[in-house]
Amino acid sequence: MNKSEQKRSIYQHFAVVAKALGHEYRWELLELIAQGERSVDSLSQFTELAVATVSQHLQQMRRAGLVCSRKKGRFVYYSLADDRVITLMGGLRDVAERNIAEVRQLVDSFHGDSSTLDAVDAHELLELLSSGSVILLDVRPEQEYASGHLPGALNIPMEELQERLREIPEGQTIVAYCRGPFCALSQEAVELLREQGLEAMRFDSGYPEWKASGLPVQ
Amino acid sequence: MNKSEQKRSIYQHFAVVAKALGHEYRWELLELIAQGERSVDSLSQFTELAVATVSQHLQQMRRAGLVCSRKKGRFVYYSLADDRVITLMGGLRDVAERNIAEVRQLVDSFHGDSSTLDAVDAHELLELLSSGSVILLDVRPEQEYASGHLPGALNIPMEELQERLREIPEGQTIVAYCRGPFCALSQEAVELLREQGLEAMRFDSGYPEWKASGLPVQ
DNA sequence: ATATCATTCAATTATAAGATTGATAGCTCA
DNA sequence: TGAGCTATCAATCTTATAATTGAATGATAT
Repeated sequence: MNKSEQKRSIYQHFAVVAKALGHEYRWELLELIAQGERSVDSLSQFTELAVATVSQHLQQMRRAGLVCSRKKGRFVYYSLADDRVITLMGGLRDVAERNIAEVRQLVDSFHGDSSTLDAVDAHELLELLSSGSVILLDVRPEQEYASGHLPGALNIPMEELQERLREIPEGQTIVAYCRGPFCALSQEAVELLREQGLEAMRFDSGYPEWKASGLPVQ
Repeated sequence: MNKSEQKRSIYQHFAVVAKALGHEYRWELLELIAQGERSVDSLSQFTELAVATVSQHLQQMRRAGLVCSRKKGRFVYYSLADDRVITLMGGLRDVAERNIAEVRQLVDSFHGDSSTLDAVDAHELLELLSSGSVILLDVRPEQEYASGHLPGALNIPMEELQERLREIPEGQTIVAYCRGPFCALSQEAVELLREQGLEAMRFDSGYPEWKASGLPVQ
């Protein structure tokens, strides 16, 4: 095999990785897997896709080095191969948002007019936390919180937030976070909290991005 | 459109960007475009692909926000939309190399046993340059050098290197660079220079990566 | 104006990827 | 051991993407 063929073969393999990110369902699956390892069945339920379909998508991502799997009892648990995958997804998102006007609009309208302004990035959140002036609220399901969360975060799943409002210490601004930039949970939380007259804003990404950027987790 | 549909639509668009990186030909085209803007015709000649094929691939990449085009006379010149695209490609390469054993092997055998050891990264190169102890050699075609190169680099295209050896100042180690990590030129150059008894090594990436990481160019 | 040339478009055929279904493998627990 | 379950495989149909060809566009130069 000469240099030119070798190069083509290498690029072919890179293309395999890119193709693995070339389907919307796989982005949704990755968003969930990034919270912690999950079984095929659980992913199938969450995404409302057929088990066989999910299994095939997962295998394609495994071949591409995006996820890895581990068998435990009757279940196969998939997890991210590497935190670099989160970084890669972020890079892709960045290119899409910056270079395609349509995507910018979609993302803007997803985040809504008001809450975009009040989203804090990791740097700002770190400052707020060190000043001790905010409550950090994790609104993901309990299981996802359990498999890893931001240090000092209080967990109240979005579904239970309405009933458990009194568990939140009063008098401090609340910063809510969830699975990532396109998970609607933290946004819903902010809306609910504001309706209650509380001061609230959302973290502009989520647990996976926090972890991938090397910040400490619990 | 509700949140869930919006999210799916956003992920769909991200998938479009990923798909655009999901073909080996497009990686080859990007490697060339990353050196500076190029016409469809010139890209077609270099890659030995039909003009219409190249045109279609380019359009797909334009839709994905990877490249942009500009008409000048009878020619359409394509260039990178953004240096972030280089970063993105690097991230993809990283995931592929780290998580797929087969790719690691391919990349290793591409770079050859000996020259891998003597490849320097951007950081090392910067140190070498500031110590003034090395000659920096750009072995890309003249036109690519002209549209941008590392500061202080001497340009001798690989094709002419054999005949123009005497233009290289003697007594110093030579660091050769080219289009990027999978361009064979700098490696060929190192082999040729070593056969001549000169001390030579290669830069482990290329001009586009240097530029994308924010380092100065001429 | 018209000939020329680079590029794109449009239509066709070939190839590859996705979804669905039913069957199979492998693990648990009775 | 065998019923019951999870996940994967295999086969099929459907859909999407690629390459090729020839025609069309649009700018340039005579």
